[in-house]
Amino acid sequence: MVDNTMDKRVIRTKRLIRNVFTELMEEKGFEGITVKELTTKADINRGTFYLHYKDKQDLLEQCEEQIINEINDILKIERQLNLEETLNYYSKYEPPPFVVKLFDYILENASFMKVMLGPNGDPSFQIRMKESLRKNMLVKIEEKFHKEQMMVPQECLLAYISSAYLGVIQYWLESGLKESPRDMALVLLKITFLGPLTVTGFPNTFKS
Amino acid sequence: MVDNTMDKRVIRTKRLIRNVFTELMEEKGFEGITVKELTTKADINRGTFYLHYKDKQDLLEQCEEQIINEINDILKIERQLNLEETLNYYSKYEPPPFVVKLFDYILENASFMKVMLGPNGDPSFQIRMKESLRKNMLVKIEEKFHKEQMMVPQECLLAYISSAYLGVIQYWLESGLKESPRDMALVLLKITFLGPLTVTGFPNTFKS
DNA sequence: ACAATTAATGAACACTCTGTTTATTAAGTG
DNA sequence: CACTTAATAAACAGAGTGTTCATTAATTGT
Repeated sequence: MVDNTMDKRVIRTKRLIRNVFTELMEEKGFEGITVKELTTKADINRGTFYLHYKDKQDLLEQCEEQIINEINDILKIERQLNLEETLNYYSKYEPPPFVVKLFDYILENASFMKVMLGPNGDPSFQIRMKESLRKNMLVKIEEKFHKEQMMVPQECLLAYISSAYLGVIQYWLESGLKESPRDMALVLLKITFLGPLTVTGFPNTFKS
Repeated sequence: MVDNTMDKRVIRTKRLIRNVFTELMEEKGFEGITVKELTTKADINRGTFYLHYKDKQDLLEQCEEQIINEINDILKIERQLNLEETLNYYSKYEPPPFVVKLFDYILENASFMKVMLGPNGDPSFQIRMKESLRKNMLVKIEEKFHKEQMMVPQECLLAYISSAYLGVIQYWLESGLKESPRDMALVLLKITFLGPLTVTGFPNTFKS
C-alpha cells in the first residue's frame, strides 16, 4: 500500500498485476482467482502483491474506480447538452460527440470492459456504469420534464433506458466490436428517439 | 449428492441451506461466503452440506437452475402470442397475461431474485435472464420481420429491449416492489411501443 | 557516477477454510 | 417395530491467506 506512483518498478508491477488480473477474471471469475496464482502468472513475488493491494478485493476496486472516473469525465464534459440539441443532432443523422467518445473509450479498454460487463464480471460495476449513464443521460429527462406529464414513473423510464444502453454496450463487447463507435452511438440514438417498435419497421397504425 | 427428495430431513436441510445462502449472498456476496459460516448459521453440520452439494458453486447453480426453468415455463406457455395480439392488448390498455405472470413469479421469489440481480448477485444469472426474455420477447421480432427492413441491427435491438426489461425488473426489486405486477407489465408495454422519448410527453415534431 | 532510497525477493509463520473419511446417533420409512 | 438412511462429531491433509524480516536489486536525485 504505497502511493509512490513515480517509480518505474511500481508502474511495471502494477501494470503486470492488472493485466494478469483481467486475464484471470475472464478465465475463472473473481471467485476463482487466488493471489498465489495471480502472482505466479505475473512472475512476481506474492509478497509484492501485498505491497500494493490490501487483498484481491482491493485490486478489483482500484481497477474499477479508475475506469468509472474516466467514464464520468467523458460524460461530464458535455453534460450541458440538452434535449433540443440532441434532437438537432438526430435530425442530421449525426450522433452527439460525447456518446461517440464513450464508445471510443470502451473500445480502448475493451478487454477489461468485456470481462467486467460479461458473465464473470462484477454486477456492482455494472450498476455503477448504469449510474453514470443515468446521471448523464442522452435524453436529459430530469431537467426537462415534470414527473406529472410522464406516461410512466420517471424512475422506471430511467432504469429502462440506462439498462438498455448498458445492454447494447455489453452486446457490442461480446459480439467482437464489429460496428464503429459512431454506428453504435447512432443505434442508441435511433432506438431511443423512434422507439423499439418503430425501428423494427412495423407499420405503426395506432401511434399519432 | 443424493436425489432422494422424498425424505423430510432432506427437504428441511436443503431449504435451510438455501435460505441462509440467500441471506449471506445479500450480506457479503458469493465470494465472501464460506461453507463453514453457511452451515454454522443454518445450524447444521458442515459435512451435511457436502451430502447435498459438491461445493458452494454447485449450490449456486442448483438454485439458479430452478428459477430459470420456472421462468422459462412461464414465458413458454404463451409463446404463441404474436405482435398483432400484443398490439391488441395494448390498445385495450391491458398487459399480456404472461408478462403479468412473470412479475407475479418474481414477486413470489423476491428475496432470491433481488439478491441475484443486485450488486452482490451473479452476472451469469442476469445473462440467463436476458436470454429467457429475448427468446420470449414481448415484441416477437424474429418471426415477424426480416433483417433488411430494420433500422438498426436486429441483434442490437434485441440486446436493447431485453436489457431494458431486466433493468426495469431490477429497479422494481431494488425500490421495494411498490408497483403491482400489472402496473409493471404496463410500463414495459408502454415504453416499448411508444418509445422512451414519447413517454416523457415531449412534443414529438419530427416523427411521422 | 555514486550514494541513498526504496521496491522486490525468498522464506517462514500461524491461521482459516476446504473437501473427505470414519464411526456413531437420530430421524423417517413402510 | 425393524430397517434404512440422513445427520452428526471429530479428525485429516492440503491449499491459500496475510504478515514479517532479512537480503538483494533497481531507481532516483545530486
